[in-house]
Amino acid sequence: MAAQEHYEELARQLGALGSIRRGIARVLPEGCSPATAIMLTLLARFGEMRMSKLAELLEIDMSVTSRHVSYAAAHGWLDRTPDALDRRSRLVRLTPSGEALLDEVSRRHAAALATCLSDWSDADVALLAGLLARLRENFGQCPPPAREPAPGRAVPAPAHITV
Amino acid sequence: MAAQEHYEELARQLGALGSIRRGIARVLPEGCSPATAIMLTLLARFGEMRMSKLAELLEIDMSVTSRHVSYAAAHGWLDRTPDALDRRSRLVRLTPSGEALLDEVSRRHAAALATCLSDWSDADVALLAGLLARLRENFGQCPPPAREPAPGRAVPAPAHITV
DNA sequence: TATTGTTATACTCTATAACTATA
DNA sequence: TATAGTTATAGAGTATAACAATA
Repeated sequence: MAAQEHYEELARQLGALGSIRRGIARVLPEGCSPATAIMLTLLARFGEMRMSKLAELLEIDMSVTSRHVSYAAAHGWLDRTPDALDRRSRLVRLTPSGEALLDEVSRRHAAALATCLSDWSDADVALLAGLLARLRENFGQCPPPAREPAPGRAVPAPAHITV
Repeated sequence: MAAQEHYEELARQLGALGSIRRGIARVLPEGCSPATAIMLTLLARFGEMRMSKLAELLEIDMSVTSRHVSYAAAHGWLDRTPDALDRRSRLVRLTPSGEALLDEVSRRHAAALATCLSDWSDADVALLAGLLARLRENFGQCPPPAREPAPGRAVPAPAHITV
Protein backbone atom coordinates (compact mmCIF):
# COMPACT_ATOMS: atom_id res chain seq x y z
CA MET A 1 0.00 0.00 0.00
CA ALA A 2 1.56 3.24 -1.12
CA ALA A 3 1.20 6.66 0.48
CA GLN A 4 -1.58 7.62 -1.94
CA GLU A 5 -3.87 4.94 -0.55
CA HIS A 6 -2.93 5.83 3.01
CA TYR A 7 -3.98 9.41 2.43
CA GLU A 8 -7.25 8.28 0.86
CA GLU A 9 -7.95 5.97 3.76
CA LEU A 10 -7.23 8.73 6.28
CA ALA A 11 -9.62 11.06 4.44
CA ARG A 12 -12.31 8.37 4.55
CA GLN A 13 -11.82 7.80 8.27
CA LEU A 14 -11.97 11.52 9.00
CA GLY A 15 -15.13 11.86 6.93
CA ALA A 16 -16.83 8.97 8.70
CA LEU A 17 -16.29 10.40 12.18
CA GLY A 18 -19.75 11.95 12.35
CA SER A 19 -21.33 9.15 14.32
CA ILE A 20 -18.60 9.32 16.93
CA ARG A 21 -19.04 13.04 17.36
CA ARG A 22 -22.81 12.52 17.73
CA GLY A 23 -22.17 9.79 20.28
CA ILE A 24 -19.92 12.03 22.35
CA ALA A 25 -22.44 14.88 22.07
CA ARG A 26 -25.14 12.67 23.59
CA VAL A 27 -23.37 12.42 26.95
CA LEU A 28 -23.10 16.19 27.42
CA PRO A 29 -25.23 17.91 30.11
CA GLU A 30 -28.50 19.33 28.90
CA GLY A 31 -28.14 22.68 27.18
CA CYS A 32 -24.42 22.18 26.64
CA SER A 33 -23.75 21.59 22.96
CA PRO A 34 -20.41 20.35 21.63
CA ALA A 35 -19.73 23.90 20.39
CA THR A 36 -20.34 25.27 23.89
CA ALA A 37 -18.07 22.67 25.45
CA ILE A 38 -15.19 23.45 23.10
CA MET A 39 -15.58 27.16 23.68
CA LEU A 40 -15.52 26.84 27.47
CA THR A 41 -12.48 24.56 27.22
CA LEU A 42 -10.57 27.22 25.31
CA LEU A 43 -11.52 29.88 27.86
CA ALA A 44 -10.36 27.63 30.68
CA ARG A 45 -7.07 26.89 28.96
CA PHE A 46 -6.16 30.37 27.68
CA GLY A 47 -8.10 32.63 30.04
CA GLU A 48 -9.92 35.89 29.32
CA MET A 49 -9.83 36.94 25.68
CA ARG A 50 -11.55 39.05 23.02
CA MET A 51 -14.31 37.71 20.77
CA SER A 52 -12.04 37.83 17.74
CA LYS A 53 -9.35 35.78 19.51
CA LEU A 54 -11.93 33.20 20.56
CA ALA A 55 -13.22 32.92 16.99
CA GLU A 56 -9.68 32.40 15.77
CA LEU A 57 -9.04 29.61 18.27
CA LEU A 58 -12.39 27.98 17.44
CA GLU A 59 -11.61 28.28 13.73
CA ILE A 60 -15.11 29.50 12.96
CA ASP A 61 -16.49 32.86 11.80
CA MET A 62 -16.91 35.53 14.44
CA SER A 63 -20.62 35.78 13.65
CA VAL A 64 -21.01 32.18 14.76
CA THR A 65 -18.80 32.76 17.78
CA SER A 66 -20.98 35.70 18.75
CA ARG A 67 -24.08 33.54 18.94
CA HIS A 68 -22.37 30.75 20.87
CA VAL A 69 -21.04 33.31 23.36
CA SER A 70 -24.47 34.93 23.74
CA TYR A 71 -26.00 31.54 24.43
CA ALA A 72 -23.39 30.62 27.05
CA ALA A 73 -23.63 34.07 28.65
CA ALA A 74 -27.41 33.68 28.96
CA HIS A 75 -26.75 30.44 30.86
CA GLY A 76 -24.28 32.17 33.16
CA TRP A 77 -21.33 30.11 31.99
CA LEU A 78 -19.27 33.12 30.92
CA ASP A 79 -19.07 36.90 31.35
CA ARG A 80 -18.59 39.62 28.77
CA THR A 81 -17.00 42.83 30.00
CA PRO A 82 -16.19 45.96 27.96
CA ASP A 83 -12.54 46.36 27.01
CA ALA A 84 -11.37 49.66 28.50
CA LEU A 85 -8.58 49.93 25.94
CA ASP A 86 -10.83 49.48 22.90
CA ARG A 87 -14.48 50.09 23.48
CA ARG A 88 -15.45 48.19 20.33
CA SER A 89 -14.26 45.00 22.00
CA ARG A 90 -15.63 42.77 24.69
CA LEU A 91 -13.57 40.49 26.88
CA VAL A 92 -14.96 36.99 27.41
CA ARG A 93 -14.21 35.14 30.65
CA LEU A 94 -15.32 31.87 32.23
CA THR A 95 -17.52 32.12 35.35
CA PRO A 96 -17.40 29.73 38.33
CA SER A 97 -20.61 28.21 36.98
CA GLY A 98 -18.87 27.67 33.64
CA GLU A 99 -15.91 26.05 35.38
CA ALA A 100 -18.26 23.69 37.19
CA LEU A 101 -19.98 22.78 33.93
CA LEU A 102 -16.64 22.13 32.30
CA ASP A 103 -15.64 19.79 35.13
CA GLU A 104 -18.83 17.84 34.59
CA VAL A 105 -18.22 17.72 30.85
CA SER A 106 -14.73 16.34 31.40
CA ARG A 107 -16.03 13.66 33.74
CA ARG A 108 -18.70 12.55 31.27
CA HIS A 109 -16.34 12.58 28.31
CA ALA A 110 -13.84 10.45 30.18
CA ALA A 111 -16.52 8.06 31.41
CA ALA A 112 -17.97 7.59 27.94
CA LEU A 113 -14.59 6.95 26.35
CA ALA A 114 -13.52 4.66 29.19
CA THR A 115 -16.59 2.53 28.48
CA CYS A 116 -16.19 2.36 24.70
CA LEU A 117 -12.40 2.11 24.69
CA SER A 118 -12.06 -0.33 27.55
CA ASP A 119 -9.60 -2.48 25.61
CA TRP A 120 -7.39 0.43 24.60
CA SER A 121 -4.11 0.92 26.42
CA ASP A 122 -3.41 4.24 28.04
CA ALA A 123 -0.60 4.71 25.52
CA ASP A 124 -2.93 4.16 22.55
CA VAL A 125 -5.41 6.75 23.80
CA ALA A 126 -2.62 9.26 24.27
CA LEU A 127 -1.15 8.36 20.89
CA LEU A 128 -4.41 9.00 19.04
CA ALA A 129 -4.99 12.27 20.90
CA GLY A 130 -1.47 13.37 20.02
CA LEU A 131 -1.80 12.49 16.35
CA LEU A 132 -5.08 14.41 16.13
CA ALA A 133 -3.49 17.44 17.77
CA ARG A 134 -0.65 17.28 15.26
CA LEU A 135 -3.16 16.90 12.43
CA ARG A 136 -5.04 19.99 13.52
CA GLU A 137 -1.84 21.97 13.85
CA ASN A 138 -0.70 21.05 10.33
CA PHE A 139 -4.11 21.87 8.90
CA GLY A 140 -4.07 25.24 10.64
CA GLN A 141 -0.83 26.11 8.86
CA CYS A 142 -2.10 24.78 5.53
CA PRO A 143 -3.59 27.48 3.27
CA PRO A 144 -7.22 26.56 2.58
CA PRO A 145 -7.30 25.38 -1.03
CA ALA A 146 -9.90 27.01 -3.24
CA ARG A 147 -12.59 24.74 -4.63
CA GLU A 148 -11.73 23.67 -8.16
CA PRO A 149 -14.44 23.33 -10.78
CA ALA A 150 -15.47 19.78 -11.52
CA PRO A 151 -13.16 18.19 -14.11
CA GLY A 152 -14.04 16.53 -17.41
CA ARG A 153 -17.71 16.39 -18.27
CA ALA A 154 -19.03 18.19 -15.22
CA VAL A 155 -22.41 17.08 -13.92
CA PRO A 156 -24.76 20.08 -13.63
CA ALA A 157 -26.89 20.15 -10.52
CA PRO A 158 -30.54 19.41 -11.38
CA ALA A 159 -33.04 22.09 -10.51
CA HIS A 160 -35.16 19.63 -8.56
CA ILE A 161 -34.45 16.29 -7.01
CA THR A 162 -36.61 13.73 -8.74
CA VAL A 163 -37.68 10.50 -7.12
CA MET B 1 -0.76 12.24 33.26
CA ALA B 2 -3.24 9.57 34.16
CA ALA B 3 -5.72 7.83 31.87
CA GLN B 4 -8.51 10.17 32.93
CA GLU B 5 -6.71 13.14 31.41
CA HIS B 6 -5.87 11.16 28.30
CA TYR B 7 -9.54 10.42 27.74
CA GLU B 8 -10.44 14.06 28.28
CA GLU B 9 -7.77 15.18 25.83
CA LEU B 10 -8.97 12.70 23.23
CA ALA B 11 -12.54 13.95 23.60
CA ARG B 12 -11.31 17.52 23.13
CA GLN B 13 -9.38 16.62 20.01
CA LEU B 14 -12.34 14.76 18.52
CA GLY B 15 -14.63 17.70 19.26
CA ALA B 16 -12.27 20.19 17.63
CA LEU B 17 -12.08 18.28 14.35
CA GLY B 18 -14.76 20.40 12.69
CA SER B 19 -12.35 22.74 10.93
CA ILE B 20 -10.46 19.79 9.44
CA ARG B 21 -13.65 18.25 8.10
CA ARG B 22 -14.60 21.60 6.57
CA GLY B 23 -11.15 21.90 5.04
CA ILE B 24 -11.41 18.47 3.46
CA ALA B 25 -14.94 19.26 2.24
CA ARG B 26 -13.66 22.34 0.41
CA VAL B 27 -11.56 20.31 -2.02
CA LEU B 28 -14.47 18.13 -3.16
CA PRO B 29 -15.87 18.54 -6.70
CA GLU B 30 -18.82 20.86 -7.01
CA GLY B 31 -22.10 19.23 -6.02
CA CYS B 32 -20.34 16.44 -4.16
CA SER B 33 -20.85 16.94 -0.43
CA PRO B 34 -18.90 14.95 2.20
CA ALA B 35 -22.05 12.90 2.80
CA THR B 36 -22.23 12.02 -0.89
CA ALA B 37 -18.57 11.08 -1.00
CA ILE B 38 -18.88 8.72 1.98
CA MET B 39 -21.98 7.11 0.51
CA LEU B 40 -20.34 6.47 -2.87
CA THR B 41 -17.28 5.06 -1.11
CA LEU B 42 -19.42 2.50 0.71
CA LEU B 43 -21.16 1.49 -2.51
CA ALA B 44 -17.80 1.05 -4.22
CA ARG B 45 -16.44 -1.03 -1.37
CA PHE B 46 -19.44 -3.25 -0.63
CA GLY B 47 -21.32 -3.19 -3.94
CA GLU B 48 -25.06 -3.10 -4.59
CA MET B 49 -27.19 -2.98 -1.46
CA ARG B 50 -30.58 -2.01 -0.08
CA MET B 51 -31.35 1.45 1.33
CA SER B 52 -31.58 0.07 4.85
CA LYS B 53 -28.16 -1.54 4.60
CA LEU B 54 -26.66 1.68 3.31
CA ALA B 55 -28.19 3.63 6.20
CA GLU B 56 -26.74 1.12 8.64
CA LEU B 57 -23.25 1.47 7.17
CA LEU B 58 -23.52 5.26 7.13
CA GLU B 59 -24.75 5.19 10.74
CA ILE B 60 -27.48 7.70 9.97
CA ASP B 61 -31.27 7.46 9.85
CA MET B 62 -32.81 5.96 6.70
CA SER B 63 -34.77 9.16 6.10
CA VAL B 64 -31.50 11.03 5.74
CA THR B 65 -30.04 8.25 3.62
CA SER B 66 -33.07 8.46 1.35
CA ARG B 67 -32.45 12.12 0.58
CA HIS B 68 -28.74 11.64 0.00
CA VAL B 69 -29.48 8.78 -2.38
CA SER B 70 -32.13 10.81 -4.24
CA TYR B 71 -29.65 13.63 -4.67
CA ALA B 72 -26.89 11.35 -5.98
CA ALA B 73 -29.35 9.54 -8.26
CA ALA B 74 -30.45 12.88 -9.73
CA HIS B 75 -26.79 13.54 -10.56
CA GLY B 76 -26.47 10.14 -12.18
CA TRP B 77 -23.90 8.88 -9.69
CA LEU B 78 -25.98 5.86 -8.66
CA ASP B 79 -28.94 3.74 -9.79
CA ARG B 80 -31.94 2.52 -7.84
CA THR B 81 -33.56 -0.64 -9.12
CA PRO B 82 -36.60 -2.44 -7.67
CA ASP B 83 -35.79 -5.55 -5.65
CA ALA B 84 -37.60 -8.44 -7.35
CA LEU B 85 -37.60 -10.45 -4.13
CA ASP B 86 -39.19 -7.69 -2.02
CA ARG B 87 -40.97 -4.99 -3.93
CA ARG B 88 -40.87 -2.62 -0.97
CA SER B 89 -37.10 -2.45 -1.38
CA ARG B 90 -34.82 -0.70 -3.80
CA LEU B 91 -31.28 -1.77 -4.63
CA VAL B 92 -28.72 0.99 -4.82
CA ARG B 93 -25.72 0.64 -7.12
CA LEU B 94 -22.86 2.88 -8.25
CA THR B 95 -22.91 3.99 -11.92
CA PRO B 96 -19.79 4.45 -14.09
CA SER B 97 -20.29 8.20 -13.61
CA GLY B 98 -20.29 7.67 -9.85
CA GLU B 99 -17.11 5.61 -10.08
CA ALA B 100 -15.44 8.40 -12.04
CA LEU B 101 -16.51 10.95 -9.44
CA LEU B 102 -15.16 8.76 -6.68
CA ASP B 103 -11.80 8.49 -8.42
CA GLU B 104 -11.64 12.26 -8.62
CA VAL B 105 -12.60 12.56 -4.93
CA SER B 106 -9.82 10.18 -3.97
CA ARG B 107 -7.27 12.12 -5.98
CA ARG B 108 -8.28 15.42 -4.41
CA HIS B 109 -8.36 13.99 -0.90
CA ALA B 110 -4.91 12.55 -1.31
CA ALA B 111 -3.55 15.75 -2.85
CA ALA B 112 -4.96 17.91 -0.06
CA LEU B 113 -3.58 15.67 2.68
CA ALA B 114 -0.23 15.31 0.94
CA THR B 115 0.08 19.11 0.99
CA CYS B 116 -0.92 19.62 4.61
CA LEU B 117 0.83 16.54 5.99
CA SER B 118 4.03 16.86 4.00
CA ASP B 119 6.17 16.23 7.06
CA TRP B 120 4.27 13.11 8.15
CA SER B 121 5.81 9.73 7.50
CA ASP B 122 3.83 7.18 5.55
CA ALA B 123 3.71 5.08 8.72
CA ASP B 124 2.21 7.93 10.76
CA VAL B 125 -0.56 8.51 8.21
CA ALA B 126 -1.39 4.80 8.23
CA LEU B 127 -1.19 4.70 12.03
CA LEU B 128 -3.69 7.53 12.45
CA ALA B 129 -6.07 6.04 9.88
CA GLY B 130 -5.86 2.68 11.67
CA LEU B 131 -6.51 4.16 15.10
CA LEU B 132 -9.55 6.04 13.77
CA ALA B 133 -10.90 2.86 12.18
CA ARG B 134 -10.47 1.07 15.50
CA LEU B 135 -12.14 3.96 17.32
CA ARG B 136 -15.16 3.81 15.02
CA GLU B 137 -15.41 0.06 15.43
CA ASN B 138 -15.37 0.26 19.22
CA PHE B 139 -17.93 3.07 19.18
CA GLY B 140 -20.16 1.01 16.94
CA GLN B 141 -20.20 -1.79 19.50
CA CYS B 142 -20.75 0.62 22.38
CA PRO B 143 -24.42 1.08 23.35
CA PRO B 144 -25.26 4.79 22.99
CA PRO B 145 -25.58 6.14 26.54
CA ALA B 146 -28.78 7.99 27.34
CA ARG B 147 -28.45 11.66 28.15
CA GLU B 148 -28.37 12.20 31.90
CA PRO B 149 -30.07 15.23 33.43
CA ALA B 150 -27.71 18.03 34.45
CA PRO B 151 -26.30 17.41 37.95
CA GLY B 152 -26.31 19.69 41.00
CA ARG B 153 -27.98 23.03 40.56
CA ALA B 154 -28.95 22.62 36.96
CA VAL B 155 -29.01 25.79 34.88
CA PRO B 156 -32.43 26.24 33.25
CA ALA B 157 -32.32 27.40 29.65
CA PRO B 158 -33.49 31.00 29.36
CA ALA B 159 -36.50 31.63 27.17
CA HIS B 160 -34.62 34.15 25.09
CA ILE B 161 -30.98 34.84 24.56
CA THR B 162 -30.24 38.31 25.83
CA VAL B 163 -27.38 40.38 24.50
C1' DT C 1 -11.76 54.63 6.17
C1' DA C 2 -10.99 50.39 8.81
C1' DT C 3 -12.18 47.28 12.53
C1' DT C 4 -15.11 44.91 16.32
C1' DG C 5 -18.93 42.75 17.18
C1' DT C 6 -24.10 41.74 16.27
C1' DT C 7 -27.95 40.28 13.57
C1' DA C 8 -30.53 38.47 9.40
C1' DT C 9 -30.58 35.06 6.04
C1' DA C 10 -29.42 30.84 3.87
C1' DC C 11 -27.33 26.30 3.46
C1' DT C 12 -25.85 21.51 5.12
C1' DC C 13 -26.58 17.60 7.87
C1' DT C 14 -29.28 15.29 11.09
C1' DA C 15 -33.54 13.11 13.73
C1' DT C 16 -38.57 12.40 14.57
C1' DA C 17 -42.96 11.57 12.96
C1' DA C 18 -46.49 10.83 9.52
C1' DC C 19 -47.34 8.57 5.37
C1' DT C 20 -47.54 4.96 1.22
C1' DA C 21 -46.78 0.55 -0.52
C1' DT C 22 -45.80 -4.10 0.22
C1' DA C 23 -45.02 -8.35 3.12
C1' DT D 1 -49.69 -6.09 11.92
C1' DA D 2 -44.99 -5.16 10.60
C1' DT D 3 -41.45 -3.45 7.49
C1' DA D 4 -39.07 -0.55 3.47
C1' DG D 5 -38.76 3.63 1.91
C1' DT D 6 -40.32 8.68 1.26
C1' DT D 7 -41.49 13.25 2.72
C1' DA D 8 -42.42 17.18 6.03
C1' DT D 9 -40.79 19.51 9.78
C1' DA D 10 -37.54 20.96 13.20
C1' DG D 11 -32.98 21.65 15.28
C1' DA D 12 -27.86 22.33 15.45
C1' DG D 13 -23.94 24.35 13.20
C1' DT D 14 -21.89 27.13 9.83
C1' DA D 15 -20.91 31.17 6.29
C1' DT D 16 -22.00 35.58 3.94
C1' DA D 17 -23.61 40.06 4.03
C1' DA D 18 -25.51 44.16 6.07
C1' DC D 19 -25.28 46.88 10.00
C1' DA D 20 -23.87 49.80 14.42
C1' DA D 21 -20.35 51.62 17.22
C1' DT D 22 -15.74 52.88 17.75
C1' DA D 23 -10.80 53.51 16.26
